[in-house]
Amino acid sequence: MDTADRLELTTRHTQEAVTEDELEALLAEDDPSAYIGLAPTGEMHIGHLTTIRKLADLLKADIGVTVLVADLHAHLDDEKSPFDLLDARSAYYEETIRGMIEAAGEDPDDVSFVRGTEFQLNEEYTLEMYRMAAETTLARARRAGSEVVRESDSPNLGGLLYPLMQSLDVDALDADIAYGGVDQRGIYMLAREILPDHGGESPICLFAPLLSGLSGGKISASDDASKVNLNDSPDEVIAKISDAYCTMGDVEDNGVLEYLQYLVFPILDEHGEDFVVERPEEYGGNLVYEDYGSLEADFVSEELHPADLKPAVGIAISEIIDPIRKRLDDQPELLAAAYPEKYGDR
RNA sequence: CCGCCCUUAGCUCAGACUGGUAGAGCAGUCGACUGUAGAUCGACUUGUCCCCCGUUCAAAUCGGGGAGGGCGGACCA
Repeated sequence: MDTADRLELTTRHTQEAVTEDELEALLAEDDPSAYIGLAPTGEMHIGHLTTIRKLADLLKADIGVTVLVADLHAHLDDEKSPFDLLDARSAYYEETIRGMIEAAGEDPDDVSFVRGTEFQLNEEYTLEMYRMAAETTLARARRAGSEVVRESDSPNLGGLLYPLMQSLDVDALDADIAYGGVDQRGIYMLAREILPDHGGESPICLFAPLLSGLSGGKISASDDASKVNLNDSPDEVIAKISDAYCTMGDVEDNGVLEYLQYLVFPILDEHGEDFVVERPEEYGGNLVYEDYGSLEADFVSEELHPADLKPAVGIAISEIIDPIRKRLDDQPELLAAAYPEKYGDR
């Protein structure tokens, strides 16, 4: 595969590369590596799926992929995960991520999984973290993590250490590329800035877009209606899409369209299939789309009505999460252990 | 170690001084209107009032004790 093809595979469906020139230069070499870190906090949802599916592209582009299950980070960020649930949640995250990679057509065994506590406690790492703490202002650390770390009137120290550690992770895992959702941008820009002073190199950054929430704004971990969960039943998925904010002709904040753009069409494309919208004869009959662009054009021109679109998207999304849903349903002990207050004692 | 403040609906908080078993906004649910959702109207729902003990006919409210959270002071050989 030539560099141009690898670059295309690597950047398709992403929001930004910092910088694209650096990425292209990297891909001209052998054995580039990428990593993504996920803190095992709340349940994984469809937004994670768009981000993780990208890893399949990276593998196809011959990039080594490491997934960091950042257990310490999950606790450091305002104790989002209680300390004694870190193992259970890490296990759940890893298994779910494996399912996503497999569903994307790649072998999860080609990805190396690492947990934060495996290396973040060693002497070298810890010492460098202290040195960073000495050199970084409160304001800088807070700004770096502002999109990721929970906001509070009385913030904990952990949330400030968080971006420093994440910067060190890039170096500790020897990653050329730091990959994640664009919410991670602030942290990786800090990493690019300070890592060279701490024995590392500025990572190339690759950012996935974040899906809008189905209620209109951002996806909210605490608002179930704002997102499709990976273990939602087909009926629940269809109901959530049906209830989604989706203004006729308006692309802004439109989670339904984003699901199509970032999930449905990329997947149909791989299978060589079209997207069919069933529409009653009185409104003009069925519609068939080969690509997202033509669907969006029809939506913007109001030829395609949300009420016709939604059921088709609901079914498509339900099918997309089906393999992951099955995996979770087959291992109920994973969720029961990770979220005992919700799934325990079943 | 000392002092002060906070803890009431899913969330943010009012009510406490002047005891009579609770309210607002937001969220949520349901209708109306749209061929979806939203917006807008209309209706509705929601509570161990942090815990324990005491005073009282009666305690979210008063007294005592405790827990959790926040802020400040002091100590600084």
